[in-house]
Amino acid sequence: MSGWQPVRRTRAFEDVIAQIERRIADDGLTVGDRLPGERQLAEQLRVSRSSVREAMRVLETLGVVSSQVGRGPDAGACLISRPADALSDLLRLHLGLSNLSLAEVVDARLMIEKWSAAHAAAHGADLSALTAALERMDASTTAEEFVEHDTAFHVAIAEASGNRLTTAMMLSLRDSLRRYAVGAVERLGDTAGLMADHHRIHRAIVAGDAAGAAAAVEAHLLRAYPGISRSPRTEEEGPDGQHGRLDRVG
Amino acid sequence: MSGWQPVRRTRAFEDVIAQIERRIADDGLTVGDRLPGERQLAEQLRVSRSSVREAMRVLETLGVVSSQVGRGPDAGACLISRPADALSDLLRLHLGLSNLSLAEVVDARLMIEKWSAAHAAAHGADLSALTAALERMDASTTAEEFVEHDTAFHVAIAEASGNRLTTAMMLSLRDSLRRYAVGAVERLGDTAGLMADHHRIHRAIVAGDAAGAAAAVEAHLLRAYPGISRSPRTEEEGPDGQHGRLDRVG
DNA sequence: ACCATAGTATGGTCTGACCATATTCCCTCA
DNA sequence: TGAGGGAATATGGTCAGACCATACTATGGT
Repeated sequence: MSGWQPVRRTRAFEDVIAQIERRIADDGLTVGDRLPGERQLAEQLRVSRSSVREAMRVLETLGVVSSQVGRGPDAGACLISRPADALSDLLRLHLGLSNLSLAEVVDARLMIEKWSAAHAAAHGADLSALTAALERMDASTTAEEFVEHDTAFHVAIAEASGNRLTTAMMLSLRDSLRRYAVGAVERLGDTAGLMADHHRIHRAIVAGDAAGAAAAVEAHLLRAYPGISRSPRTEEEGPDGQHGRLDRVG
Repeated sequence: MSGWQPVRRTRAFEDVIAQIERRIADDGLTVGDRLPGERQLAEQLRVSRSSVREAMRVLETLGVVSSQVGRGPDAGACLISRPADALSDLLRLHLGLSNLSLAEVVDARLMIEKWSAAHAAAHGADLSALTAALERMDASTTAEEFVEHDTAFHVAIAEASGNRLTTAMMLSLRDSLRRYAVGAVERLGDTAGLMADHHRIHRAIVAGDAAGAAAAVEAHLLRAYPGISRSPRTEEEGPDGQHGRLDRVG
């Protein structure tokens, strides 16, 4: 009797997760729908409430359920979809374990923001949020205000790309680097250069200039994180790197 | 007495996670180090074992700890770093909730694989794994064998980019699309076209041709997922799209 | 030296209880 | 009749204690 696979019995909470996933698929549950209470779920699935709770912790960590205490229509577990929160936790912990370097995170963010800007320019949908954030940034006086609208600006770019997955990735990457972003702003002293970058990005996107938007984003992020990225110039953009001329577009 | 913030008392398991994170940061814990047992941890942090277990489930979900039962040096909780597993769960659940579309996942994968290939070409490190996978793919006879080495090929590209974060993202995206990849191979009937794509990608990377590698990857994925992506041609690559000529490079 | 067995520490699971919170119900009182 | 205020109740959050399955470790007999 040899040749046994390491059986790895599935744990009770894993079974609970699988059952909930099955219900989502079969019953067509979606965001906003509610799950049975922990006690009821435990009884239905023939497991203890502890196991149900461990499953809920997992689903909550992955950003698909949210629990409210109390009583009434808003109490209990509710299906949500917040992948960005889960990604933020993921990055924070793996950065803390020193199994991801800052350079890797910066490079990934560079990739995503360039892609988002290019796509926003290529098939840009609603750009009003982008313009509004830019105007508010212009009008801001304090550093806190600036950072707030700066975030709104970059989020607007990501959302204009029309991809919720890359948007979530961008949000979490930005979240992980927030502490360094604050330091970068203070280091630069003033925000004139950053503002010029933003206007350059905005002009390229509204002009539908995908390559120019990507290049402007790259220049912007390299200014914000000097010396961290390992990729000052890699793919796209021909051997000349004269993206400055794109400023006049739009 | 007004103006109270909704206090949102931190839950016990959240406190446990925070304490473990603090230990990781302060004591410099890293991958391979072990955590105290659940009972010991509960006693130290003055919480119940249930709360410790819920915290462990969260950390396990995020891919930073792994638990083994039994006794001995290998038993107990051990720090790991497997972000790709966590990302796979994340994608699977959010796809199931219909809050992410297949097109978004395919587009994200296209972004990452193009980026990885371009970076592998630009500062390519060790490309032996890439070449080996390609040769094994050539020699494979069954579809299963082909898919296996196809995966190894794409993983080698991601790893050659030198970024563990984007590699993890690529792995999880690929994992989410695996079922569709199998169908695509069957739909195409033979693998000649895919093999030609692979050789094209390989040649561009070893030649250091970043733009060519990115273009070859794009063509390859568009062949594998026809009609799914929303971005058949966006940024980079000039108005001509004649990447076929790059075949002769290398 | 070897092997079988008891001991023990680990995570996995269950039970049942209690708490804090928030809604719902209903009774009292104006 | 209306409004106010408690009681009932359902929810998640927490805890204590028990038992199981597993896998290493020590012990003792051969």
